[in-house]
Amino acid sequence: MYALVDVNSFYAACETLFRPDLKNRPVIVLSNNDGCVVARNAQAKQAGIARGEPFFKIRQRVERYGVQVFSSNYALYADMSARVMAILEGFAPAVECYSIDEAFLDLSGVADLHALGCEIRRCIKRDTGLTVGVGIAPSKTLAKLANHAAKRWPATGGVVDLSDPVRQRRLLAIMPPEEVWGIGRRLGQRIHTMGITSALALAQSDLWFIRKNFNVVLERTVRELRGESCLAFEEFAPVKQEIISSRSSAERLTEYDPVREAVCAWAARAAEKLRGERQYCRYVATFIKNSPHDRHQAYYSNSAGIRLLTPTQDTRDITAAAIRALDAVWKPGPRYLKVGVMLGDFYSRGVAQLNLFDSYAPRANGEKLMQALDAINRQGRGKIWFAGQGTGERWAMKRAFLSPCYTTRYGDLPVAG
DNA sequence: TCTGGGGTCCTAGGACCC
DNA sequence: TCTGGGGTCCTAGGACCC
Repeated sequence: MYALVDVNSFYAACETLFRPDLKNRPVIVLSNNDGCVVARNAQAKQAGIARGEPFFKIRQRVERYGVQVFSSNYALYADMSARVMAILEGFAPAVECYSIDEAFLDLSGVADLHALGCEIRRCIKRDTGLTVGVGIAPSKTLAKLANHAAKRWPATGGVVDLSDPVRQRRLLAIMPPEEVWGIGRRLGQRIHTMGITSALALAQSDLWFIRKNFNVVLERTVRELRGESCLAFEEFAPVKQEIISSRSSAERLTEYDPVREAVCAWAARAAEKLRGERQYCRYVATFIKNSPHDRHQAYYSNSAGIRLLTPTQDTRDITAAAIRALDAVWKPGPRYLKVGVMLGDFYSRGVAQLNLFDSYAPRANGEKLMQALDAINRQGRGKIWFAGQGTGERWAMKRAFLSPCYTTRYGDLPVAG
């Protein structure tokens, strides 16, 4: 039996935690570069603001309804997430942190599932101020659906236990297929055109038919809806297969130098993440693009990859390769908006034997240097950086509505009284 | 003027091999 | 009129998730 616990309007809720003056006011949180809406509280949803809407399109509504706007404050959300996860660890022998605001709990052997769900809710509210929904079911997909129901119908008290097959069927019957986890817009449309209009109808579809007309992924979803657990519980995060660091910039970049600075910055960040995973990579790619929405310019998006002969985790090797890749795709003209670096082809260790033809030979004391660098930057990101990154002024992202880091920076501690 | 970032998995198709 | 069959590896693209 699984529980899915997830925080209601997580980013928006974090922002209001330390702002009691915002009680009952609409609040939204924007994506990086203040691009579009990624989170809304209940009042903002009532004001008709949709998730994913570009900010510039809703400016009028924001003013009319007095919506409080925030830029993404990832330091705050990550810290609040860690607090929620720590509480959940106390409730189950195994917890899978599925995303920043949700986790699956293994509830095997628990007698009173509904009571446990209520207790989880109560404790998280008491210790963090955040409200969670709890969905309980014999498969992850059903637990997701139960969680969805817990949020949608307040009468449930925020906890829905679907261990009873009769209740499963009752909920499935009133849910459209596109509300099911793993079914997005495209699949939802195709499923509807086949005359399947409820999650229950989908669950009762012939498996062979689904596999033939769709794929094995949807077949698994159908099995999960029937209560057959097909998705593994992953207490320990599997090893990453790729790492991407990229960002849009507030200013459009038309010169080579600032683009190169951004490439250096994202290469360094990606290398830092790679070392955090204790991995070495053999593939480094750089991509650059202008805005696909620019009406005065053709869309230009290009990437190039470099394959190294020796796996590395040294920022200097990765930066050098990323710049070589940049030079393969750089052309003057486009007003560049987004620059990024991707790492792939991971190994759990570097190759001890030096390849005769490799220009990226391991450097003397490189590991120790990187360790020192990471140790310094763990005390606060950006304390030490490579000169190639520049100061960041030219490629920084827009964050006009950033809140204080209430819980992670002494200078930003909220004042009481 | 202004539209996010970071991932995963699956499939189709081409290159190549015997 | 009339294509061999079976396999692997790689990449691009599509779909999904939060």
